[in-house]
Amino acid sequence: MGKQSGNNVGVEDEARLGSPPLSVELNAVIVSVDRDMPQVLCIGRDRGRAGGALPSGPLESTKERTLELAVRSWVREQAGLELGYVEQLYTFGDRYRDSREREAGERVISISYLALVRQGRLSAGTKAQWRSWYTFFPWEDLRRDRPRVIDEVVVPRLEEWVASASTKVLRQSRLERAVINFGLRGGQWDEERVLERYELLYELGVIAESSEEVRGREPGERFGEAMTSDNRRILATAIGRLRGKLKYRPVVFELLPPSFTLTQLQRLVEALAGRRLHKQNFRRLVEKGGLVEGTGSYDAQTGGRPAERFRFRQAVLRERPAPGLGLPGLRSDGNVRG
Amino acid sequence: MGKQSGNNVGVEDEARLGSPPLSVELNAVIVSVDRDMPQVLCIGRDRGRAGGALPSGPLESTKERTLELAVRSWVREQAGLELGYVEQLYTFGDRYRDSREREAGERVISISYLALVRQGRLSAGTKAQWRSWYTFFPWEDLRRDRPRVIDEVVVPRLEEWVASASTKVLRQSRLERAVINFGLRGGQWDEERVLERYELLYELGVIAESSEEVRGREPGERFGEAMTSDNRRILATAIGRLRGKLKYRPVVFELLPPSFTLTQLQRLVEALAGRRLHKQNFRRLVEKGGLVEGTGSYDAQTGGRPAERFRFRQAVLRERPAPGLGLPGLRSDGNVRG
DNA sequence: ACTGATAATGCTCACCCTGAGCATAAGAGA
DNA sequence: TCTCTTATGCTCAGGGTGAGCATTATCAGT
Repeated sequence: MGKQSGNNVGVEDEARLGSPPLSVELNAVIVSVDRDMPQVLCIGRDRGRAGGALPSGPLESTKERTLELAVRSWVREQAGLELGYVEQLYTFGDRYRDSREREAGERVISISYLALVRQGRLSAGTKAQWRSWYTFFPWEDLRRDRPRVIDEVVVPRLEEWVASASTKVLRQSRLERAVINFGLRGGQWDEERVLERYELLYELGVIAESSEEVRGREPGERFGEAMTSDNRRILATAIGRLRGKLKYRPVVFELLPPSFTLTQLQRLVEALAGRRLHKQNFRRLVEKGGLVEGTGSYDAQTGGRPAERFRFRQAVLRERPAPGLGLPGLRSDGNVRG
Repeated sequence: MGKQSGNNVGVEDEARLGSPPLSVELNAVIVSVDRDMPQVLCIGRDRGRAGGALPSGPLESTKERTLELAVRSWVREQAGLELGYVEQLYTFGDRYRDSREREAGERVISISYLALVRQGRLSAGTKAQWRSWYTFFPWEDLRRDRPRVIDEVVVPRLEEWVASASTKVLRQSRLERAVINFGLRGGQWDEERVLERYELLYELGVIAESSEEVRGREPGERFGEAMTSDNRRILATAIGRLRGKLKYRPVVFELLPPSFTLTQLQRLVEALAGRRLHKQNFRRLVEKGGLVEGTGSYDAQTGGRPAERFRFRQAVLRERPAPGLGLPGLRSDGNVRG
């Protein structure tokens, strides 16, 4: 883990060949949950203060047949983790996204993956460690109180930013972004808009793009820790994607043991979504939705009435088109003549 | 359009350098709709019988700042098209997905984009042409009658495949796939599962992976036309993605003129989704959903009562988290104490 | 054993959305 | 005017959702 070179040709060679140096790497946002906190596997490149980096590996074209297998393979080898759910997240290829481009003129393309793992045991000797994703995005955790930074810093700054627009049209569009992303003026908070919020905060100038850039600037605990190059952006993308996915695919179960109580399930979903849910309705949703079935055994360690243990109901995949946590949609109609 | 070389170093050079030859290209599924048919921009590499190929271009690391801008740029230059909506689709990088790997040992990674364009005029001199996407996926168009090939060929083959499973477990899992993807045994037809259906048909041996592979084999009109390398798979991915997106983002409007009748809108959605919708309910959905607003002008060319022209209502973006065509979801609750 | 505290689980109710279909309106053409 | 065709209006039943009250089952003390 932490190996940074992809399949690249040296700068000198490229210069001679005439085509610009290009390097392709794979990286992964590996998510787990521990004690109600969503954890992301990070490698502390500089073990000191400097924030985290996502694990990344070269694209070994000589080995695995598919990119996903390649990801599974190097994560297994380097961290001793057997990934559960894996999906391709996005391919990042903006110019200068990686400091190596400025330094060595080498453009780096990263094909990023999102992966879920149940257990968090890392093989000994790895420099990798689990970190709560809210370390990097404190404003995304609305489970307890609404994080102070939102109302104390972000909202005032947003208002200021909106008001300072030079034209009416610009002001309107800024207001729109503020409303959509941070729920200003009674707007909804859409927990999926992690990346958009991150980008807006960056535009506001309250956070830095990368930890390389932080040097000396006020990073401020309130705005969370920075990450290497554009890794924080990648993480934001992953969080948003996962939060969205929860709603239409039963991916949460990849993070739970085979049997669990409904409260455990709920706490997990809440941890990922960053907000609380109505308990009785959540129960109804997953039970009536056919997502889980009782096992008949009970967990007495609840502090109250014992809770039944449930298991994921595989059969749901065969019954509903998009099982996750409810959704109507574009329904068909048999009425061919309109 | 049709340029196939990405940023690669020659085979000889690579061999010397020791790292395997790798080429990165961008390609795009460019969608438009014409006379109730979703159209995809194709380039007929061999202008003869051999099926289509998606437009692709090299990743010019020297030019545009982002990958998306690069896509817009080469499409503009080479086909004279100004893309509207553009999103990254997926990065395809399986080994041997491209014939160039077998031939020249050069692994090709394709970063694919999905793009929508309103008008279909191509600049003169392009070898590109618009082709209905149902040319390649005839079984995906359920708007009129259910395509015969499904009940006459696919379903029997599926039944056979399920029955011929060697173990009970295998049979069960095959049945599950058949039910989920092709609606066997009264299962639902989920229009988003385009890729899964394509892959299942491939496993059944009724379609070939690429047009290179077709040579001599029975291609069969019923199973549609093949495409170059894995381009048909890329197209399948795009169709599925777009069909899904319709439901939660107002992307359809990218394909319509500024004002349109509700019937035009509905025909368009039906064309993309591959199935018919209930007219009155569709109207209710888009009107009550705040997606459109009347303009007060009317279109008398309907063959019946004139239809009011509507326009897309931008403001909806600010009101609903995921405007598209309806969707509840994971709702919050204020009740912090559960 | 009784008491509170703490959770889990059960159940109700109003409201909205959705699927389906009947009914009416407004043009075109015979 | 009659008929055909498409647009638009409206109703109704059923299910899903948001909210909250009520009951049950354990535990820690007394």
